[in-house]
Amino acid sequence: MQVTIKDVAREANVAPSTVSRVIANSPRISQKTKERVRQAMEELGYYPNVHARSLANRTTQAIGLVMPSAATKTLQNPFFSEVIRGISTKAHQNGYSLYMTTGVSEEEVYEGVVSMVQGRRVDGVVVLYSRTDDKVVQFLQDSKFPFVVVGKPFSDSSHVTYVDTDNYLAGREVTKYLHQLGHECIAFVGGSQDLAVTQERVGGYKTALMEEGLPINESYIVSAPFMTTGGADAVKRLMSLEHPPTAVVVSDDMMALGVMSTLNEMEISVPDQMAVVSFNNLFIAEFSSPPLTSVEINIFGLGFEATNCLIEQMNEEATPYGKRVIVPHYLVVRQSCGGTAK
Amino acid sequence: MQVTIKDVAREANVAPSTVSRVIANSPRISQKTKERVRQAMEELGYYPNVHARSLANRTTQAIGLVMPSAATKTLQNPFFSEVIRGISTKAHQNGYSLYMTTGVSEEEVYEGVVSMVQGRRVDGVVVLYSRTDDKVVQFLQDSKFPFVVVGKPFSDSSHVTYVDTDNYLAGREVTKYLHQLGHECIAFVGGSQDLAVTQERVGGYKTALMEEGLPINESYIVSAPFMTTGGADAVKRLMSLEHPPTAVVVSDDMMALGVMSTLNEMEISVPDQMAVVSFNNLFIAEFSSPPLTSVEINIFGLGFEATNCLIEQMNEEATPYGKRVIVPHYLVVRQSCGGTAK
DNA sequence: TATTTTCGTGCAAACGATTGCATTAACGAT
DNA sequence: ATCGTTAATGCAATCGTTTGCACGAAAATA
Repeated sequence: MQVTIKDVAREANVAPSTVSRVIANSPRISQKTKERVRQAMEELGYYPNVHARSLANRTTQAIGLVMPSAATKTLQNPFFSEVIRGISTKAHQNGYSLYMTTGVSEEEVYEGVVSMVQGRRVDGVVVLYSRTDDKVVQFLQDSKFPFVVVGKPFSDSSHVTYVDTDNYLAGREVTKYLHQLGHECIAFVGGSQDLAVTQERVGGYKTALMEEGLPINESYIVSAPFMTTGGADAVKRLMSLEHPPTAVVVSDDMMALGVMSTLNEMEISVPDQMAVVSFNNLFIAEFSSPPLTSVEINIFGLGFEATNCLIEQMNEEATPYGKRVIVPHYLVVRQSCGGTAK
Repeated sequence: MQVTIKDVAREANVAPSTVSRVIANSPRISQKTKERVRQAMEELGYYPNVHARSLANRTTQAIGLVMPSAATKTLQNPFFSEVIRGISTKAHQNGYSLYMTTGVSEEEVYEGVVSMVQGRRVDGVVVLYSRTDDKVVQFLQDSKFPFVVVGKPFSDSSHVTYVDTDNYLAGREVTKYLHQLGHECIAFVGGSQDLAVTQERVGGYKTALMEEGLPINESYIVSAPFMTTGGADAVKRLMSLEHPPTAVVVSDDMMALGVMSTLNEMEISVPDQMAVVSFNNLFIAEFSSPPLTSVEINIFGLGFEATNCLIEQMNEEATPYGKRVIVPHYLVVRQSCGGTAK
């Protein structure tokens, strides 16, 4: 049997309410009593039942995580481990723990979110992806439940709090970087087009081309669902063009690996015949051959900041408008683009 | 305000207890009433409060996850995403959700586990790592709380349920495989020595050498904490030996990437001058250059099976002895060991 | 028709905390 | 000696469910 607050009360010769106040460290309890009670708790090995507490309290000290559906292999991207590490670090610091449901289909994850919100299982939610036209975000917004999204939400983004990288800027920067290295024919290989991040990065890419006075060649822009083909199709398509590019911006390290692997098969050497730059600076970027030049976006920080915002939001009564946090990024130059700037 | 069971009861003109029985789909309630109640629930948008339910029920429908401390970068290994995907799939199928605490230090994760167990926040726990002499496993065992570990627990493993790969066998097999390819000087590069998995794999490696009549050369066996050096030291050490190996068994794909990257820097070509084989068959194995020959250990399956065992264990009153599940593995031949067997 | 079963539902007591309000004792101040 | 004040603690209601037991009505049996 579990040892309850009553047991402690009896042991310490006080009322349960007193024990409760000792737990909350209320100033209304004398020091002497506090010590007596604490000792009793210690002796009996008392731990408060979280459900009783949540029920009385109307608070759970838990944060819900919404992940993309388990079916999509997106989850295999180390991005998620890292962002979760950030979330859980901040959460832990503030005494929150993490709670996750998943589902195979999109509908299932939606149902999971609804029941964890309505069932009051968590105090707030962080949404780990952003897709166009998402029911989950809509729901959270409608129910006025505290939440923040990692990445840029599409709909009504002015009213939702989110933390993101300036992907547009980053896209612009890497493209310019390639131009500075002397490349004129620069392609873009991205993931699914309905991810905000892809759109932003490609947007920055195009802007940079324009700003640098380079033509925008639509056949240089390909997108491929990474996990199925590994970007192999994309590369083959690009290389079969009349004027193949000499450099490529890849929207994700994982995909860049696939791209380089395909190039390798085709005996196109990186960086000599093809420069590759990508984003996220996952730890594998360091260990690929050649090591990847990639944009460090501080994934851990994204998670950490998001949680920070969420906690703020949960503590304030009125959350008026969405807050927007941009986590800074910077380019980490390794070897996939060749030497230093010309 | 939340809509409670009483609201539904009032709306449907029944007692709260009846509503409760409808939720549980008790056969004692007539079909007609059930429908009336269900409609009321629908109309009011009722969702049961999980804490009230857990409190009355003494059950939480949640499974706790114990991860290595967040400080160690171990977490970045895609292994975890994948095993969690397996866990969460099975969990979801059975109506369980996932709950995780983390901590920076080992002591913190221990405290997290204790309070989630004693606080009755979860019905069972899956432990995602196994280290020598671990307090967490000891605690769970002492409190007779349902748990299963992924990987082989050290202490008293006959009494704890675990699911694992036959790492010993796998280590043996890959070593023999290399020998079959004609290699006589085979090295082993592993991660931290106090991980069960490292010990097992190296054990299999040694056995294979013996069985094949090859000498065991202790200087061929190096272990390196991956995340700091990426195995670079290990490679350099090996290559500076009087008789450097011609093949190497690496205990993890991540590390193999680091090894290959270092070899690449040293202009030692894989597989021509050095064959590399590793374990886990992470998706990056497919996209490295050259693609890695690796042992597929079905990480998803490990998580899935573990959860399966856990659920079994939670449903039975008496869990007598530890159960042991071995998930099968097989070698996936790619290019890091050169052509096919001689 | 009387008596026993069966069926469907309601009552009220848990589950283990929190918290507003009441109570008591001690202590100065008048 | 009496009367506020304050400090420390206890009482009891509450949070939203579940569930054992009781109860009445209908159906089955004699």
